[in-house]
Amino acid sequence: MEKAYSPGEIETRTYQRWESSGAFAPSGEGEAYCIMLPPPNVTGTLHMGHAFQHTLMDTLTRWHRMRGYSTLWQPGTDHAGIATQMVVERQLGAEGKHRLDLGREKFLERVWKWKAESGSTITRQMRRLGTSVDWSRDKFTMDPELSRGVTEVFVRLHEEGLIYRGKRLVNWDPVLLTAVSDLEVLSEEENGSLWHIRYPLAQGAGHVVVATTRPETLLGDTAVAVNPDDQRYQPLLGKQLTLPLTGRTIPVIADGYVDAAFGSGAVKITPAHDFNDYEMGLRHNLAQINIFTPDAKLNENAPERFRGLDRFDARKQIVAELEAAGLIEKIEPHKLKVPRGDRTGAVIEPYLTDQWYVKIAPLAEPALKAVEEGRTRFVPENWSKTYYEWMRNIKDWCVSRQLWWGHRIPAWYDDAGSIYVGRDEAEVRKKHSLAPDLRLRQDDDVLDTWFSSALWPFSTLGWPDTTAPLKKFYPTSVLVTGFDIIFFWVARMMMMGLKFMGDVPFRDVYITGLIRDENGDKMSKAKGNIIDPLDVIDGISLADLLAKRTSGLMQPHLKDKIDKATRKQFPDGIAPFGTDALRFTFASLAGASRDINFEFGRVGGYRNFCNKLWNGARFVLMTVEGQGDLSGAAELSIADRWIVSRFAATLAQVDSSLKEYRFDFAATALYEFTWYEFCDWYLELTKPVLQGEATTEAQKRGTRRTLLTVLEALLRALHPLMPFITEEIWQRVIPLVAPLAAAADVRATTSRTELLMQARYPASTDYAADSQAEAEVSWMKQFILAVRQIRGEMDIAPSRKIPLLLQNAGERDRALTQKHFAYLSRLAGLEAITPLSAGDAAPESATAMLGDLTLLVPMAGLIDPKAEAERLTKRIAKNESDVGKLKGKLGNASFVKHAPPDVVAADQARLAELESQNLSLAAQLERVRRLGGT
RNA sequence: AGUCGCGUAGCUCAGUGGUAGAGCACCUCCUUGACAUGGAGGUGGUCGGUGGUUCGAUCCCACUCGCGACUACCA
Repeated sequence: MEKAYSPGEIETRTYQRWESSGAFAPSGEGEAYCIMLPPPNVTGTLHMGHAFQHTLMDTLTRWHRMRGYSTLWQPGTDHAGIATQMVVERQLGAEGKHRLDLGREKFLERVWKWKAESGSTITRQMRRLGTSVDWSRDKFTMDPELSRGVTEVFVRLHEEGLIYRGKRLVNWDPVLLTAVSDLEVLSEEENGSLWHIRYPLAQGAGHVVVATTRPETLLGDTAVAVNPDDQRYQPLLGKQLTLPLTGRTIPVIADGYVDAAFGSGAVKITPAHDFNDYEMGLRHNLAQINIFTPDAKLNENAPERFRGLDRFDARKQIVAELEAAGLIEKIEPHKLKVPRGDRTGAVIEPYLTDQWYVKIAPLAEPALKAVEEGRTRFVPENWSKTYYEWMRNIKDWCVSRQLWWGHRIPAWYDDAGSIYVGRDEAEVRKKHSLAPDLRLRQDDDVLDTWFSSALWPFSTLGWPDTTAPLKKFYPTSVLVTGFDIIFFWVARMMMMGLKFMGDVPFRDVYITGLIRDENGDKMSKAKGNIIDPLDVIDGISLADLLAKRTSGLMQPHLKDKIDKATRKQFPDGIAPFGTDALRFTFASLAGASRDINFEFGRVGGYRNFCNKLWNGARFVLMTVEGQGDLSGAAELSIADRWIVSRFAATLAQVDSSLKEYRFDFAATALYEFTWYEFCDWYLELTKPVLQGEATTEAQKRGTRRTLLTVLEALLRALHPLMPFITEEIWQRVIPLVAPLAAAADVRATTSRTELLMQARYPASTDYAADSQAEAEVSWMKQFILAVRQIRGEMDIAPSRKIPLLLQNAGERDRALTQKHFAYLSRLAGLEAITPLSAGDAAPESATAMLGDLTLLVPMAGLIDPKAEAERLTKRIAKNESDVGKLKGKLGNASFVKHAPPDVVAADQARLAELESQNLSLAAQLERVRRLGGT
């Protein structure tokens, strides 16, 4: 093995081997375990959020697969209607063409062509992460069989009256020229104005002042509303006003919605261009005057001189004319929330159109109940509140989009305007007994992308057919996703799953946090702080990173700032850390689903961890290889028994952690076992056995076997988190383990498999807990640490072997010292350990205390008395402080009376020990001081 | 306005009703035969503030300050 672990080449080679083996597909007769990959957009590239979530899903998948579950991780991509159409339209734009020039059919051909060529970037990138999805089942939301499911759902919902077509106000994107759902509108606070406009009374003198943020919609006003209790306006109720610039007259009406305290207390009502006004218009039978064209220019309902003006230009002109007419009372600066399309950023216009809607209440109710009853569980639990909140206030879902790329709505119109819904035209004709020569035209619109996403948990498994995978894997086990799509996706899958499968789509929903940069800022192109997970894996030069971050900026003026910040943070670019280090970082930060600030120091730490594991394995292989048959009689040392016992505890911890989705606990348990117990202590403890002249062949064999089998099982235990390095090492280790499989005391329960991912996950119960070994090794560790502390603080060279004297050694201390002399002397760098008898005179020494036992390191030639005096003073001060606290506690009668007896007893024992230690330490300090002449 | 969350070492984060933890950074010593991506030792925190419950609060409760996210509304 090479001296250092280098991930690059190993990772690609290993992944190819995995994928071609077919081992990602479900196998075995075990219980089903299934995760649906949230299908990334075909237009997408892998970002940190994906990498994070995919790591967790892969960990769960590999863990269950190794535990014998029949495991499916279902991959696929989403056609991403708007996003994809925009990509291709932009391409066309660059060629000076528009989709309308091509026509629907040619345009769609173009999109499919694009998809075939560039649509799989993200799935290629996923492979670098080691994702063990079943690629043979890869799906796309517009695959024919999935599209069939979409049509089926639409038709069935329509038959039940749960899908209807209606003319009402929708969120209209005037750039995309399509309706969008409430969720696709993002409202941000922006600076605007509040215009106070005088509407003159139609008869007599006087006027009413209305306050508005959108003066241009004045042209569509059909009333002015005031609060019915507003005394100021009582006399005006029912009176007519002259609507400026139009000459129309409109009534003053009363409605409880109006807040008398806001603005002037009078509101202009534009039913065709505001959601609240629309509702009020319905209540009062007001006319709806649409004043905009689909691209938000004024239409024929506006006075001639305004027609064709863009809404923002119209605003200027209208305000100017009002001002000229003396109708503007004042203009105040005003902050308001401006609704913008999440794709285009265009200001969304409430717009009257015919659209298809899903009647949501009957679907939401069972979905709400399923979570309330615990049939689907949110992890962490508090996200269920967010879910409830939304589900209880949910409104009908506008599912039609005026786009070309997507699932075309299965509805047909005849020339008379009648609507027929069916699976296809033939079915429609048959169902409605339409004359063969009746002309039918299919609806031009497509469905919201999320409509098909909502079916993902069963459409990918073959629905509407009752397939074997559908029966086996639905409901799926867990959905791993971000809180940002609880509404978009999770809730809708719940509704559709319950409706069409009669059961929830997943048992658990694990909600992850967001990956942010190291300052806690959201990663974005404009901030120039995006980190590409592949750059963390493979590394990237500063020049390439700069190019990546500063090219194609929407706001080019940010370039210098980004350039500077990037140079500062990555003066040498990004070093390659490897996939396993990145994955382990994600896992170790995936706790209670809070946002994660991505820190490179952490990745570096786990890169080092990979190297540690690599070198630990190197040691084991060097120790075991070429040592002949290991299956003969073997005797286990205390260290062998100890490491096995610790491994059992670690596995138990990993098991309970992963069951609760506490990836951080699992990662920490394995990290600590691997580094602190296996490498730091166990490997060192094997050296006296393996290199000692007094040890027997059986003892050496016992240790070699333990080294090998624990390492092999440790690789299995780590594999779900760091699949590449473990596979690489395991392939070298397993040939040595295989011959031992028959030996009774061998704990490797691996069946012979080609790949580590097919091996069995080690179970805690396979390994013997050994309290005696734990107690003795724990004593040894304290002993050794105490000596090392003296050595460290006194700067005694590691190569220097020193003598050690024991004072006040009890039976057990003497016995253990003798029994484990080989370990103690090696790990603490001792040449001899000599217990003193009660009367023996001790030389001047540095001291450490281990309970009642005192360790003495003779100072002669080694230790400066002054330094030792300082060290002792520090220890005593620390002890004194603890003694003070304990005395205070135990002196409190209430504490002694009320606290549990074992807590009181423990404190009393601790106090006694500290006081006795301090007595010895104080005496020692006196002697050292005299020696130092101070 | 409503809902949820966060405030613990210089930084990023775990954690617990009974002696405060990790990684990174920092200081000292060490190239010893797995590993300098390393080893040994060490420095560093009145756990945001105030009050309450309790024998005991960093943890539970109330209030408060600061930060964040989401939902709704804002004419």
